[in-house]
Formats: sequence, structure tokens, C-alpha cells
Amino acid sequence: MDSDRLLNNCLYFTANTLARAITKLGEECFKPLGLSPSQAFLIMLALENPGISSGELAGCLNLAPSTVTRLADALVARGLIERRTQGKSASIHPTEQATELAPRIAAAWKSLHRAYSDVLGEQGGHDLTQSIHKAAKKLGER
Amino acid sequence: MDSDRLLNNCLYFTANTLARAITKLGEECFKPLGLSPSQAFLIMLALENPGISSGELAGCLNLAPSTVTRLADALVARGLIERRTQGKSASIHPTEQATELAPRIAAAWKSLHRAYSDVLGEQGGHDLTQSIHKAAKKLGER
DNA sequence: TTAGGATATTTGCATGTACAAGCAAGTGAG
DNA sequence: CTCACTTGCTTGTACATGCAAATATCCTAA
Repeated sequence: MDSDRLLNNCLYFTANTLARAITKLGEECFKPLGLSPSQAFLIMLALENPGISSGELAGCLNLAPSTVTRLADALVARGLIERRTQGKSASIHPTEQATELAPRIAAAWKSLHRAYSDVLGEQGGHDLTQSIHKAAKKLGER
Repeated sequence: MDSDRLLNNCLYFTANTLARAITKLGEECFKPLGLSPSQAFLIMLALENPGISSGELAGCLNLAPSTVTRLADALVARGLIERRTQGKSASIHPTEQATELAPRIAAAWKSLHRAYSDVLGEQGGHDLTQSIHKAAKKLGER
């Protein structure tokens, strides 16, 4: 159809389409762990930076603070992180259980990388990720 | 932070971040019309292809059929499209009102294009859109 | 002609995310 | 010291989207 050309020349469209595709892929890779990719990434950040604040997590993950709250809620419920509230700030600590899970999370991450690199090529995937990263940064700062 | 580098090398992350940024931009551009970008695009497709089916719309828009149903519901309620059901298939027709709105939709689309081209550069935005389109296609066919 | 599968659409439910408002704690000027 | 302002987080609510199941129609082969 003719209008396809128009749509496919619109960044709004292509970006959202790609996001849905890669989200699906990501969910598949992390499903064996019972985690969403975002949850898994939050845990990794907590493992590498124990005591990190909610706000810093939001910054790293490019998510709204409230979204981080929900993610963290779920992980606290699963016993994967601990939330220590001091004053107005909340610090997130990984639990023992999270440490045990770490290798599987890393593996799932690798498998996600594998999955899209198989389709896009190692270099192609990398380049695309970088261009998108730069563009997102510019648009975010707008 | 160190983990930032890891995250920013992950297509899942960057793609979703970009999608959120551009979605926000898109919503701003179409807000004056009281439409979401997806709704606006659906109307454009209906204007260019009166009688188009629900399924074809889903294909063009890269959305799940159920999503198109909801979008269409909203537009029917607003009196912008008409749904004619024949047998098992539903054809979507633009109303008079949609025709009148068309120029404003086109203008909003242009302004969206302007907005991100101003940030990414005309060429940069175009190239990025094309790479993303190709990647999304490959990943979708996976 | 009709039973069974294929196809198109819609509905029920779940998920991820955001915004706005609320709350709790820190901070600075008088 | 205290009152207004700011900051960081959480809760209420809303929305776009998807999957799976339900529904309705169409088609084909016996």
C-alpha cells in the first residue's frame, strides 16, 4: 500500500514498532527467570551498586520514578531486593537470593544479545544500538 | 556509573527509551487535535483507503488486531470513522468530519517530523528511521 | 448438504508505563 | 526557631498495547 511508505518514514512509527519487537524478544529471554527485562536490569544495577537510590535507578533505567517504585515493589515481594528507607530517600539492596540469581540473569542478558545479533548481525546490532542511544539522548534532553 | 555503559549497549533498553521519547513528542504534536498519533494515523489510512479492513489496518500500523479494534472504537465514538460490518470482516470508512480534519492531521504530522528533525537533523532523522525500519522488519519476521 | 477447519474481529484480562497528587523529610531566610 | 520552599519517593489513576479466548463467518471436502 502506498501509505506504508509514509508511515515507515515516520520515526514515531518505526521506533515504536522496533520497541515492541525487541520487547517481545526480551520478555522471552527473561521469562525463564520469572522476571521482566526491566526487573532484571534493576537487579543487576542493585548488585553492582548496593544501596543505590530509587532516583538513581530511575536515571540509569530511563524510567519515571514511579515506575521504579512499582518494579521495586515487585522485587521486594519476590525477596530479590530490600528497600531501606532513611529519611526521605530509599536505598535498594540486593538480597542473598539476588546474588544467587545473578549468573542466570547475566546468561539471559547474553541470550537476548545473541538473539538480536543473530538477526541484525553483531556489528549491525551494535551500530543500531549506538545510533538509537544517541538519538534518544538528544530527544530526551530536548 | 559503570553499568550505564552496559545498559546503553543493549538494544532493548535504547529502543524502549527512544520509543518513550518519541511517543511523548508525538503526543504533544497531536494533542491539539485530541487524538493520539496512532488514532491520527489510522484516520489517515482510512482517508487514503476508504473501506480498508481492520486486519489491513493492523498490518499497516504494525499493531495487534485487538489494538486496532480499540483505536477504531474510540474514533467511531468521536464520529471520525464508520465501521461497516459485513460478514466476518469490518471495513472502516472515514466520515465527513474526518475529511475536514485531514489538513490538521497532516499539519500535526509535519510538525512531528519537524520536531525530531530539528533535534536529529533532517538527514540524521531520516537515516535513523530507515535503519530502525529495517531492523524492526527483520526482528518482526524472526 | 453439512461437519470441521480456517479466518476476521472483538472481548476479557494482564502488563508496563506515565502523570499528577500526596506525603515525608530536608533546607534556607527571616 | 519556624514557616515556606524544595526534594525524593509512593499512591491513585489512566492509557496503550498485547495475548488468549470467544464469536461470528466463510470455505471445503466428503
